[in-house]
Amino acid sequence: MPSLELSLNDLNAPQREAVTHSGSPLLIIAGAGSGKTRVLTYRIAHLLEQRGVRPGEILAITFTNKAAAEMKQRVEGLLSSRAANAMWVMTFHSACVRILRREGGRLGYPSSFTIYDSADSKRLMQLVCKEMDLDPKRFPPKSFSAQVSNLKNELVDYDTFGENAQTEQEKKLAEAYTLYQRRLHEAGAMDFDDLIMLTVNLLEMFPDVAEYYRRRFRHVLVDEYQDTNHAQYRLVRLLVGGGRDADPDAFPPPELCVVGDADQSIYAFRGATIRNILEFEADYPEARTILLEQNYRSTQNILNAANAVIQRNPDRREKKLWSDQGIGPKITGYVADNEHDEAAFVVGEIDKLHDEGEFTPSQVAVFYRTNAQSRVFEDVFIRTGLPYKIVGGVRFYERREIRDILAYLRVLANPEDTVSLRRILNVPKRGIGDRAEESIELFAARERISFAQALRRAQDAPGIATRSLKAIREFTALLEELEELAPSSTPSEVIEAVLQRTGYLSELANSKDIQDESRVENLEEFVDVAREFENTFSGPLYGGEEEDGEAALGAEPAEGAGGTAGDADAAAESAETEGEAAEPAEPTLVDFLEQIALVADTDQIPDADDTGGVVTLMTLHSAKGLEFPVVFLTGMEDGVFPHMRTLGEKAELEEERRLAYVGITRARQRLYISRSAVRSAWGTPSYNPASRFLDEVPKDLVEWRRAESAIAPSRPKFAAQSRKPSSRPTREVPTLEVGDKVTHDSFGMGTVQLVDGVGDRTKARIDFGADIGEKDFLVKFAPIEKL
DNA sequence: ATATAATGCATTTTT
DNA sequence: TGCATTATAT
Repeated sequence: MPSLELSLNDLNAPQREAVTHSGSPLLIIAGAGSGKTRVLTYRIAHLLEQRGVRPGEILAITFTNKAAAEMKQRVEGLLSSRAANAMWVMTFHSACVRILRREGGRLGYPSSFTIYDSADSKRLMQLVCKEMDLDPKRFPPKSFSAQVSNLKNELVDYDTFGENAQTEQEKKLAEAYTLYQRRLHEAGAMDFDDLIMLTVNLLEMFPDVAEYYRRRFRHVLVDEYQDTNHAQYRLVRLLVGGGRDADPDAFPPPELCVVGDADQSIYAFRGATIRNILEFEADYPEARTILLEQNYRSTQNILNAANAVIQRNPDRREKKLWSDQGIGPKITGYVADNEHDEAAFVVGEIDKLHDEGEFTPSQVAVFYRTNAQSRVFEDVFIRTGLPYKIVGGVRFYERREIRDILAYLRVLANPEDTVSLRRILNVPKRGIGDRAEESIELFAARERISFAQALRRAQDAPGIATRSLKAIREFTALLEELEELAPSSTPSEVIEAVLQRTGYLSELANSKDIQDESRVENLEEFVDVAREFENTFSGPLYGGEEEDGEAALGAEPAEGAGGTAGDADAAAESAETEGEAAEPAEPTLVDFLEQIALVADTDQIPDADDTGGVVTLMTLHSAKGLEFPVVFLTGMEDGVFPHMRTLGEKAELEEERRLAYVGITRARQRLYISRSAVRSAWGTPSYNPASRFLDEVPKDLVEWRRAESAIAPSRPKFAAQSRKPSSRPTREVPTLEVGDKVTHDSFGMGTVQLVDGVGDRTKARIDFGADIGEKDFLVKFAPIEKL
């Protein structure tokens, strides 16, 4: 019998403290590889076994499904009884969906609301902008969509934003936001950001709902707290009864425990606010903070490099990772002439490591800053026959054929889902063109009815062609036919019916485009995914209503009738749920769609050993949370990493540095860092200087296998000369920084205001004083000299 | 209504 | 440079 007391011994002192701390909010600052998941899972196990907490009283929030699954599994492994089912261990979004399915009616949403992913919401925004007759040049729908997303993350509703709108841009955006939100609501749909924002709204508008969840979840744990955005921050506050507005007479507040590492915050561009973790102690004055600095992953050399780099970021809580894994070998550096050469070096090293029996390819990962960089590696890997797997890129559920079928399923589950309905209107081709679609849209607007309703009354639409009308009739008949069979079928049966009866499959089968062959295969896989879902389905994600009914509200939960015996704790969850767990619940289309919307590609990121001798390639962002015995950090060039677009902004450059920190700390034993002197970007070659992050790694930690390129030895102008000899006067290209004084041949003396771009494309803005003003130059060509 | 040419655009992306 | 989306001719 696994005793937790005993297992507390495999924790170090601060870890143990983090596990056993009680009575006030807790912030665990967990450096990379410091056993964060271990601490979280032990803490949960400790709550259950030592502090008498019932599983149903625990809410553990993660950002990814993978993290949630892992946590759940590891908690179960620690427990003597299998009691984890009643816990909510899930992502922010899943938890919100569960709440909203239950309570969304109060906001006017059906409990079977559709979840729009970012592609759907972009599409809807496009429709909205078209409806508003906006010039897509001046008001790009894509940008509007992104801005609305940001506003929602900041919990700014359209009214508030509209009131404060000043510029024309803002006013149009406010209008689009309003209309977009109305369209979503009419379609019974929520986008990803709504899931959080609307849950916050719900808890704020209905104190009884908030209190219900506060009574129910006595323990709230949040993983990766540095990645929370404002909305998620507010959500957590509401769940634990946000400090100041808390009612002092009320029941004691739930206990909050958050885990994170500000140095690993790499998602600010998506709204994550580092301030949430930095200000935790201010937000929760009673809070206790525990620092985990012992790293169980990497050698000391690797950690020293990581520490040195991250130390360059200002205003950081000092934290020094250390390891007892030994110093380890030095980091290997390599400067390639071009990106092919760089890839060849990587392949050569992997082969060598393999031949020497040190590491297998599956223990190796290659990281890069942008997806586009994967191409060269792919080329070279294929040519050399080294098996690889790319993580990321076009995902399964983003493929056109999958999205098409998905749209059918969504319309069947929610006929008012306009975006999906319009997607499939003419897919496969059935002669309903833009003209027909527009006249239906117009008709719907005039009659103030939904698109779906207008479609069914197409004969009343003014100016519609008879030919189109006939096609629409057939289409609605087809939908009705499918609607009829859907409720009594499993998701996989519905998919097959859609594939057959719409003629989608036969269209692909008759096509001679080779791409369509793989489309058919993908659809077959999709059916398999659905079958798999049906077989592993263990009850509705959101509960067949009231898994947590009054039991959690009332004093004592009724003992679960026939539920999980020997586990009274689970009763809170299982008591009222009809036929869950014991009798397998029938998975509905809504369940299936939710799974797909929320649980993207589960097989995206490979587990440590299931890659079967395959090298893993991915962006640095995807690498977060993973570890590999051997890591190649490639493209270490200013302009690539740090990315060009970040060079001007201090905050963004700091985020790039954190990304470098994340990359370095993924490596267990061997770390390679490489750069290329020349890299072709969009056809034209560019000469990039070494990444500043390379300079930030102490010299003695790196052994350079090749320290300089034969092509562009530190001064790009040689390379430029050889290509266009006449265009370059014999003048040094100055290295400029903001504040430098320079002279220009015709404008005279000036001060550098801004430096942007990299290598040959470095631009500088120089202020020559009141008479001349500011001018922009391409440093490479401008006749300027540094003083 | 659809196949083709032309244009424009190009970090990162847990959900 | 290559892709994805839009304008154009049939």
